[in-house]
Amino acid sequence: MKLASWNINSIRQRHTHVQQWLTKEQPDWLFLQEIKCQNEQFPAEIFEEMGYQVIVNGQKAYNGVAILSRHPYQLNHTVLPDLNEEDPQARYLEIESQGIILCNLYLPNGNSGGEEGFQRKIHFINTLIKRAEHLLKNKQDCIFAGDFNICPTNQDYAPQTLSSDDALVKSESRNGFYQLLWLGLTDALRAIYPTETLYTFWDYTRGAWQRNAGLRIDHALLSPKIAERLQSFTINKSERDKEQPSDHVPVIIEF
DNA sequence: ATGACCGGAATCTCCGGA
Repeated sequence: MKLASWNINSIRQRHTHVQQWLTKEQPDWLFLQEIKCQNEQFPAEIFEEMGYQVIVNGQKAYNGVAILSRHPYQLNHTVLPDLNEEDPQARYLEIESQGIILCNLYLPNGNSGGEEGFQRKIHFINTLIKRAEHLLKNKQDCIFAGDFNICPTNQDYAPQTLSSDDALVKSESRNGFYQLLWLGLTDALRAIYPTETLYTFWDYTRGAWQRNAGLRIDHALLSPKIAERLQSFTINKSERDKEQPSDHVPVIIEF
């Protein structure tokens, strides 16, 4: 099986990139984040014509997640269960397909909105930990993948790209990521590449791509049985070199 | 010391992104 995740930074700007990439890679599932449109604005037809079912959880202007699936599925959640927010943003999409619970994530960045904005990120992570705990307790095969907006260690961001109090590297954010690992989930990239410096995002500004001033913030966390079956982790860096790219590139796991 | 580069929405400039 092949599962990919890609923060696309507007599906309307980059549906052709996705179409061409799908033709080449043919994943079983593609998780998209930051689609930046409402459900009815998502160009579903072009992907349906390619044999994908399209599940969209969008909102106006910002955020928004979607899953493209080659297989039948059951929709589980469009809001992270127990996330007690009055007006939850479109940052979560959970389905079951081929016997696996597939959770597509777009965590809050946490740098805007002051302390309140940061606490919303921490609340999201804590609620995610509870969801993972629940699924693992029930012995469910599951995958949590997407844009976590967390650099787990200092190796996961290029020197001088972020300050030590940035929400992507703050210990509260990282501790949440570590707690997911301590529950028994496997960081798929580190299972394959324990020590290499690898990034999945390069800022549009400051020549970040040319200087390789990147971040590793797009992750895939696997439940134990899936982790045992893990065969590869691929970062499609070449997408960052294309015309009008997203600032994130696709990441792919095979198992 | 500061801005840079994007997309979206609502204007003739802003906010969020990471």
